[in-house]
Amino acid sequence: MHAYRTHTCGQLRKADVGATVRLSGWVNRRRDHGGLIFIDLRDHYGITQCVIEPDAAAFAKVDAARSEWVLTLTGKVVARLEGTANADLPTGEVELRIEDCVVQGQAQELPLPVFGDHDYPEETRLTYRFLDLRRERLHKNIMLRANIVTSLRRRMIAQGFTEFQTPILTASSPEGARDFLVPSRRYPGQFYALPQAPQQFKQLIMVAGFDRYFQIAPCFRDEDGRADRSPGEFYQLDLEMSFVTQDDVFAAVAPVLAGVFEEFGEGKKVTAPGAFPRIPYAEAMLKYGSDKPDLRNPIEIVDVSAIFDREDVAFKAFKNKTVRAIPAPGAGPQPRSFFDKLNEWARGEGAAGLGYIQFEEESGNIVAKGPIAKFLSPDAIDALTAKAGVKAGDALFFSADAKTDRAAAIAGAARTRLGRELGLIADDEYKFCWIVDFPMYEWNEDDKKIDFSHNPFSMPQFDREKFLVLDPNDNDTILGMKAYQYDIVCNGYELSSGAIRNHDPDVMLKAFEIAGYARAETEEKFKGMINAFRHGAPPHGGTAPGIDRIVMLLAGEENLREVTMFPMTQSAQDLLMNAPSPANAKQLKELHLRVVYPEK
RNA sequence: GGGGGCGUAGCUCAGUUGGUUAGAGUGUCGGCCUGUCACGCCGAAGGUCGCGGGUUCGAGCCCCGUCGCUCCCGCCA
Repeated sequence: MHAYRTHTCGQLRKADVGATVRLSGWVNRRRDHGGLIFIDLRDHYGITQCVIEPDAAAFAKVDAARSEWVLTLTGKVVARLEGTANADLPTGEVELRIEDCVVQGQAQELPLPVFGDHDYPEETRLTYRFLDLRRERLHKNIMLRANIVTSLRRRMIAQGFTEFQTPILTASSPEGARDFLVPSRRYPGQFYALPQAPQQFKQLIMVAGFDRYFQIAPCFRDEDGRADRSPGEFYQLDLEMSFVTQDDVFAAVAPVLAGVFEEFGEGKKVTAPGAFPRIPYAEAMLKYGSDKPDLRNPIEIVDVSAIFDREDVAFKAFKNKTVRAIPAPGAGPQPRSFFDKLNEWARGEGAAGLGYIQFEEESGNIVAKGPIAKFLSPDAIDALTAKAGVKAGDALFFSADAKTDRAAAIAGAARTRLGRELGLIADDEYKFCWIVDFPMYEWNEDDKKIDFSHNPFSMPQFDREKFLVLDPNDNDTILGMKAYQYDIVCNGYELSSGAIRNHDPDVMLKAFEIAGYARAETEEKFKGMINAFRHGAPPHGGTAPGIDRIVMLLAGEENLREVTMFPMTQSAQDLLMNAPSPANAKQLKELHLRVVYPEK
């Protein structure tokens, strides 16, 4: 007989009755009836009830066992007595009558009980991650993650993609997030950087002629965490293709994502791969106040600036501003406190407030109520209801700001909040869309200069010859320029970002020049890639869906830690492994480093 | 870097207007119990109220500072 087990804890059935078997696992639960002890033995596969009576030889050993001890139990499989079967367990019709017990590992009193589905503080969960991972929720999520990754690989390979590895120790690159640096022992004062993404490598792979690349790629960015953004590191399904247009990339990626959501979505409705709506960035910012709209939310924002600028509208606070109206279907009869609460929330978000009008029906006519209704003529009210598509019983909220992007952002946040509070968001659906036509550049107000708005390697949507002779001070043209840059968004989460790349070294140098990088500087920083582009570069493009967020959505979780095996805290510490931690003097000396602590 | 929430027994939590010896459930330990599957019954142990300072006759509670976890803003090509 095997030293540890002949079966798993999820395996035994009625057909096994009479067999002598051996199981190994953890004590999930122990029930002591004095003369009779039940042990629920748990492993990766399931739970089997084991039982022993006082006259058995192994009784003393089993009697000593406590929760989460690791035991190897040997004995005969017996059918449970009439009326004592457990329908909740797949193994519930049988039990193991213990004849021998070997204690493989004892457990101290638990700082985090494995049994039960209580919530525990994050600090405890992270410090004792190995215990938390034994629990059903995390165990299930991590297995889901593994299965999703396997499915993604299978789907990519089936589409003719090949998986390649790229370096982890590489060079720092300008723009983008803060890098993690790794000091070089052999080159004093010089540093490797961990890749923020294998961006340049995958483009080089295209130049090298491999055509369709993918990788489950670790990415490192030294940025602060959020619920949907792990601090430090995350994984992408990184992919790149040669000789493709934007449409070709969409046609390759949408079926992979829609497919994996169909496969693991437990019957939830998924947008068909060919039917992802394509929403231009500008339209998304107007209608949803966000470049990652949750399309399950039916609310659509409209611009009503012109209405508030009319002469028959006397509301001074909204004059000469961008005013966005957020319809709140059914919110008309809400109590005053509902509107006050939202107003207070908006002020907390940095808005001046959140004006509103309630619409009621009085003898067949729509009547506007609320603090600012009286400033609008009946004709202006009609214009508002027509534009926003509101009816009696609805409310309309207003976000106004001299800065259009501020007004849009507050409106977007209000849209999300109203959608939730009014229960308008269907939770049985995965709604995908493409956000396309991102601006190539944006104005950096702090530094009073033009920056790349997203990926500096994207191809501008602009005539090549005209681009090369663009006046770097022609801000109107430059800031109005779009790029072949696109995101995939699902249920309000940015799942993927990609682009058709700029493979033309002249256009690339010019693109960086517009963003304020001297030609020599760009040549130096991207020596490898520009050099490659001068030796025959194919047109290429790709994207990189975030694995962690995909798993989070499919697991129905709202935090990445729930789908990450060994996550860090929000403040980027690993409480289990105790990282980061100080380097010793020898290590520092070898690396030619000295630590200068910040002054307190 | 900034703002909000939380921090009381191993764990989950309660704790009134600042007032006697800080409680409950669960776990742990001991006793009883032969059919439970959140087993049941009896008993016991278990507290730096995150930490430091202050106000007060008196602080878990009020004030200041600080640390940790978390959510958000900044940041995230």
